Amino acid sequence: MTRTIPRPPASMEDVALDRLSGSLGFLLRLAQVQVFEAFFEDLGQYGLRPGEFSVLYVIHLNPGIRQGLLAQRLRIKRAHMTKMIRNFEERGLIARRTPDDDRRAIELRLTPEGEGFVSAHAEAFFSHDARRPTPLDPKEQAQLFALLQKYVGLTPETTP
Amino acid sequence: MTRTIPRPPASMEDVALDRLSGSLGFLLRLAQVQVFEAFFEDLGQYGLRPGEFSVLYVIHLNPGIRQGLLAQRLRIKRAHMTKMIRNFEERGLIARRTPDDDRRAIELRLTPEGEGFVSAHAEAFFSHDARRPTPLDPKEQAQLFALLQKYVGLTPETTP
DNA sequence: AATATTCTGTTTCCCAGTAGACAAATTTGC
DNA sequence: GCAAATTTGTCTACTGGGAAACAGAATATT
Repeated sequence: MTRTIPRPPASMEDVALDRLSGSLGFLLRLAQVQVFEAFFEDLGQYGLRPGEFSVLYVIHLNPGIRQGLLAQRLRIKRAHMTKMIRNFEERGLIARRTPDDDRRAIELRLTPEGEGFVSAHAEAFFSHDARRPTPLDPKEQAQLFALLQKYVGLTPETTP
Repeated sequence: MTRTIPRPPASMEDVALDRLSGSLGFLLRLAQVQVFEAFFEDLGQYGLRPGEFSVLYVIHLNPGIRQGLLAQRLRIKRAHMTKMIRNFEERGLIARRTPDDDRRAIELRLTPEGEGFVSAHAEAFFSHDARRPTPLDPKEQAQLFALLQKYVGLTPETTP
């Protein structure tokens, strides 16, 4: 034997990950960080945040949706949703209304300003992925989408 | 026309997402939350955290690795890594040492206790994915791994 | 009808993680 | 050899997000 003491890795490529690179959670985290960085590099200048836009967009699509249901669907905790919604309200982007038949609930709608925000940024937001060069070719990218959608239970409903 | 005012969605399945379900960032986030929850449901009882274990495991694989390189590889910010490392040190899991040839750097190694921690939890950690039933069949799961690895630039090196 | 249970959103308190400035050590350019 | 630029880790201050306890309203139980 020539050398029993391993030299510490000197560059990122030398760092051994072994079984970690087979951990789904680890891979998802790396991927998300990567996407996140690309997103800000591309759209951060407009003050656009992915979570923020998603919430407004879903309210746009589902006017009158209740806060809790929105949180459930986007997997945001209710406590956190309260803060986001308050912030949107302060910025004049959404309107809250308590329906008469259930005075616990709060129905959400976009104000005209909110609709303006969404329509102003929707195209940039949704075309971001496509604009971004990735190591995957189009076919692989489509596969990745399909697999993730299936994994999270969002397999697009065949219209009944 | 019968009704122009859409009824607000009443259950999660009714919530329209439209183009959002084609957003890579959104899908990755949903998937990560899902994996995270499954992980804690399964291993939270042992006080095991995914990020924490990953750091210790990579130090185990790369004894003497410097803090910054570790942060770079795991995409953790240096400032945050400082806190994690200090915490590990306080718990007696790692030892820090400044090499003579570069007195800025800090080399990290697991203590015997640290090695004990890693070997005690490695099997549970890495077999977690496999134990967990997912909506994907084994073939799809393998595809998902391969695509994610390629996406994040971790395509397993063919030994040269 | 009175009580208990559940549902909905909120509040308070906490922790993980980040940004940015910083000090010390090192490398580079002259 | 020395000043300037870069690297490495740390500090302070801040933000996003979560857990748990809470209050008011609705529903179930009796």
